[in-house]
Amino acid sequence: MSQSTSRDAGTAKERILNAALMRFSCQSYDSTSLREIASDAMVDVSYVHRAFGSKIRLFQDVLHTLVARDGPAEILSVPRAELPQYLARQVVTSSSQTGPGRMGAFEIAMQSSTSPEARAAVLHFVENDFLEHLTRKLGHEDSARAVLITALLAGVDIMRSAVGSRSATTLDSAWLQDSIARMITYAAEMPPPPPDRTEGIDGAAPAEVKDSS
Amino acid sequence: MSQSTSRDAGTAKERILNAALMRFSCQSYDSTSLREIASDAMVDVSYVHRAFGSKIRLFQDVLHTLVARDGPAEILSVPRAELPQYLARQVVTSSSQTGPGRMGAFEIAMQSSTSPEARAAVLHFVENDFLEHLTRKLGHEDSARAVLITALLAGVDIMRSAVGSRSATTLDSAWLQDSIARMITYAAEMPPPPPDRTEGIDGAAPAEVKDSS
DNA sequence: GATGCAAGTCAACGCGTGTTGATAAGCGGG
DNA sequence: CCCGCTTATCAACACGCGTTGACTTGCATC
Repeated sequence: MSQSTSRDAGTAKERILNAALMRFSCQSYDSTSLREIASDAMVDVSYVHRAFGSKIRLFQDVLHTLVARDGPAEILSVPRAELPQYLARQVVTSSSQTGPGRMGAFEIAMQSSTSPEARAAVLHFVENDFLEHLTRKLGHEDSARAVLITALLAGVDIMRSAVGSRSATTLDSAWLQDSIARMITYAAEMPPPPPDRTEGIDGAAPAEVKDSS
Repeated sequence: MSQSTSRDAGTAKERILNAALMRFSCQSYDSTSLREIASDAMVDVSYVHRAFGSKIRLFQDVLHTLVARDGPAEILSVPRAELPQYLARQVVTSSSQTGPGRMGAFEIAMQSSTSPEARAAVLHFVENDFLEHLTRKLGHEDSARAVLITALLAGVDIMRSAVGSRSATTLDSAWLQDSIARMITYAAEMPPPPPDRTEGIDGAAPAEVKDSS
């Protein structure tokens, strides 16, 4: 006999990486301790640190491992017409089961989206590993509508997984998936934004905002 | 004269509450320390704890203060037809300025959505103080489409405020606001979900959410 | 003036965290 | 036999956290 329940399967580094993947996919970076991960992988705390350099580097490794495994390949291989249904199915099914489904990296990024130390890694993933591929897949010049879609996916994931809202988790899965797919389609067909104007949210107020109320 | 720059304005408890409001609206519960808040309010760490009982109770007080101030009143007073534009404007402008705009409580809840200690409070707010009012305002029997809208708002907030994605923050504000409003309208007009056998059809809300302690 | 009570501060405790130095076990090659 | 390497463990450090007890200040009341 060689492998059982993935607790004592493979080498220690693999077990650690797997345990970290599990933890980070349902807890935030902040609230996940190396001792938790070490306990899951049945190794000492110091080794999980020694083997990966630091906690943040372990987090980055997990993220980057998942991206390399099923990241751009899958999202690029699905036909454009089926993309909304595909994305909707991923986000609905992933946040409904214990282990990380597909969308694993996306879930992990969302769980740790408010953890300051993990912010850089999360930001890099969202920008370079998700938004960019999604924008390309949509065939758009700009990432504006990909942002809308990503925001919707992020919100659904947060609502169901992090907040754990009963109203969100007890929804009929098929209806939810279909509704999200429709919204994605609707967002993808949204008229494009005005081309130029680097407009941001930094300190300087634009001072030109419609305020009617 | 009594108030200057809000650092030393009002009584100590007010300053603490205000400082906590600022911090919690742009940081997570976990990564916000009482010492930070105390420093902002220019009081000792022990007093911010003494004056509010505990950290989580301070968080709850902040949330509940914001709800009482501009919570259901505003979302209920806006005409139903203008609701999409209203919500879109709130979430776009709120995450675009330093201090908490309107939607303050919503932002705070999202920032701490993945903090385990604040989970109960966040869940309570989302379910009982946001989803319920939104569902009523939409005139729906079920909260399904309100969940979709809330997820979209949550995702936009997370993307811009927590993740800080450049692609999201540099979008044209007017276009973003209009696009979100359209998606909200689209979600609100979505066909309703199939009636769930585990859910009461009567107007009575579930209203059963575990509270802290 | 003495008393009581709220407002506020100081130092410190206990705890959990990520991290590190010293050290031992397994093992392949000179 | 001994060396050198990776793998892994133990104990402990330094730090920041929420929290608490003892204490001081201010102010009103008797």
